[in-house]
Amino acid sequence: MSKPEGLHKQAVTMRDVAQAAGVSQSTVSRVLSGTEGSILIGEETRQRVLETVASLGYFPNLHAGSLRGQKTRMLAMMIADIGNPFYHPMVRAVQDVAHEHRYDVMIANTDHTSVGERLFVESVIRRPVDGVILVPYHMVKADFDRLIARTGAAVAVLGQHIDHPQVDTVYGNDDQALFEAISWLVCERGHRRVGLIGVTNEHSVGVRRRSAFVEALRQAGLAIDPALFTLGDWTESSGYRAAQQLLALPEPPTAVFAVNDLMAIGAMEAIQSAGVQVPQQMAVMGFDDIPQATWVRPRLTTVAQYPAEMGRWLATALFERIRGEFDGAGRRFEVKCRLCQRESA
Amino acid sequence: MSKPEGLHKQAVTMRDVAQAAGVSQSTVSRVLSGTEGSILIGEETRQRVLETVASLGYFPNLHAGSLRGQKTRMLAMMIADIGNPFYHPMVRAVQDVAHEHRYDVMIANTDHTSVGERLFVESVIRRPVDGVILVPYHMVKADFDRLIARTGAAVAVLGQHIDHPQVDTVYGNDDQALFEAISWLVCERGHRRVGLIGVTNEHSVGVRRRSAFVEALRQAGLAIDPALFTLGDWTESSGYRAAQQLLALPEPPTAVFAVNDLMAIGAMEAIQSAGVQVPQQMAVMGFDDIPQATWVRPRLTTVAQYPAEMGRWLATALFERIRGEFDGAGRRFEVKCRLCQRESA
DNA sequence: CGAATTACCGCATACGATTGCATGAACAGA
DNA sequence: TCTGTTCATGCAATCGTATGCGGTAATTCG
Repeated sequence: MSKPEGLHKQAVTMRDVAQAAGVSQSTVSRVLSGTEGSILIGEETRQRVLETVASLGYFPNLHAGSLRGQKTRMLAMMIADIGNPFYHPMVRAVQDVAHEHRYDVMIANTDHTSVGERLFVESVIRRPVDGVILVPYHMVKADFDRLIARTGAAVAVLGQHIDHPQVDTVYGNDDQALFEAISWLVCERGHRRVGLIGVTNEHSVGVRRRSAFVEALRQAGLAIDPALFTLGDWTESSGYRAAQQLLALPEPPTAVFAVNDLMAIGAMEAIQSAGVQVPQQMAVMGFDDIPQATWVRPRLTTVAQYPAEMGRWLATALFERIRGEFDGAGRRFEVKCRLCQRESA
Repeated sequence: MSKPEGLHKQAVTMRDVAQAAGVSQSTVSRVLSGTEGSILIGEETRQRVLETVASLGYFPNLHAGSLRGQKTRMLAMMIADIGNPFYHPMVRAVQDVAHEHRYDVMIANTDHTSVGERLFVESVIRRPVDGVILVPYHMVKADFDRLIARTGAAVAVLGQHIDHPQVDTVYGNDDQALFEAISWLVCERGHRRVGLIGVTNEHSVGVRRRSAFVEALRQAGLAIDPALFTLGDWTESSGYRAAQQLLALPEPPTAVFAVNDLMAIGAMEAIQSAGVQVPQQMAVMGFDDIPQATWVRPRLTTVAQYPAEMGRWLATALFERIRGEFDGAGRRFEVKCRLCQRESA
């Protein structure tokens, strides 16, 4: 208590290197940052400093640079749930690109809640980073403005509904893909009663997918039966419960569409447990095409998104802004979804 | 270029709050850190400061505190591959505990490589954090010493082979569980030829599991056939290839054990593709009990580990050290593995 | 040989927040 | 009225690094 002492004693600082090499601290800094052109350092001195750095095992402290307003060498990523396999290829792609630039990545889960998203933004305000990758479900333009104004970070977003002049966006044509998938289900496959396992309207994506679903049925001239609309929360177990609900109906559907694969897999589990054959008695269709979609039997018919490609694009766009190679208006990049016809529908 | 300007202009600092409230910056600090007892702040002043903080929307800058040697409010986590479902419950548990303490979590993948692990340690030296969670495959005692000496961070490790006085360790009795699982396979199930899908001996865990496997066969009085030992790299596709190798043998095994579920699932895929029935013609067994083990058909017989419990324990132990509630010798916590008999063996 | 460059390098400051110490006011007791 | 005490607040140093500016030695040129 007498000395502050700090939690993190840094063994060797730039000052130590300077002292050991018999130069000033600023010289060490200039040798290491290597700002060529402006200030020159004698070759002899440079060598001596570099040797001292190596022998002492010195590493620069990134906290100091962050405080000075330099680069933080850090990215923050906001996703709904690291447990959902859909995010893995995206997270991996972001981490890999970041790693190539010698950046670290901080990851936070929101569990699809708006309070989770708000906490994330505050956490980035508290600890500014160079770049932010978001998969938002609730944030509105004001939130993006606040984030950018308060941190100065580059921002890249996954989602269809974001439209902000300074953020780059990658999105899939998932509404249209969903529309086509349902149309295929009713027109080609002749299903007249299709159940939906959706999510609450709090999620903008939930609203959009529901509308696309309804529109597809309408265009096919089918009646809309509210009993066929069930709600899940993106998890496997919620899909299981929703399917049980549909099975218990007086007149159950002949096909079920879930707005993500996790719920579709849960639904299939429930349907098979009830002794109902998939797809003969009840077809099942998902969305995302997670790797596990081909692990289940029957293999899941679904709509593929390409999270790895999306993640790579997001991170690359971010670094172009961070490195100052681009600072124009927000760019948009569409990744086309694709129907994967497999065995479950 | 004329002004340094910095990359991250901080909109509102403590100085701004102080100015707006008509007090000194240190007073604002004292109001916010709320060091009760030692220093008193007048109630009137305190209220005025708090109101100003709220109206300006001020948040403290964590980089500054980190530099001063205060808490960084950040954890670093090193895992092999975020794409492996085994890690998800663990990562989620760590994130959840961290979130309760208002901490952020940085996550890095090593892909089981030693260079990846070394880079992670260096990255933590560069940007010290309060706590580090490791799932190492290569690190030795000297690396832990270096990490602790250079950062002063609390360290918690998952794995059986770590023994360091200052790090807390959680481990499963996986060698023994594996031994029992194989014994069950050969004694109860009567398999005389069991193939192994293992990993290279570079991974300490690979060595251990291989030994346990061999020992089980030996005690059952079975001959050791080197042709039955194949190598994978923990991924599904490598399991697929390894199984193809076993199938191509003049005398293929009647059972296959993979040292993780991902490879077991890949193996099952290959076996079924070859038209061989699981488990009638060839049994398959995995290790980990990832959620997806029950998604495949037949459901995978495997040995369960409890990554969520492990993650929770690791993070909790870490915070006990960070908060100074514990600073004794390294603690050890064993999580018992359990054989999950399902349909594939 | 003296002056003007040029090439190197150090000093001092700033980033934002914490904290030991000093200072000032108010107040009580003598 | 003077001194001592308590309470509330301000001043300034500090963490590690980057950088504008000023200073010194070496070199060149007239």
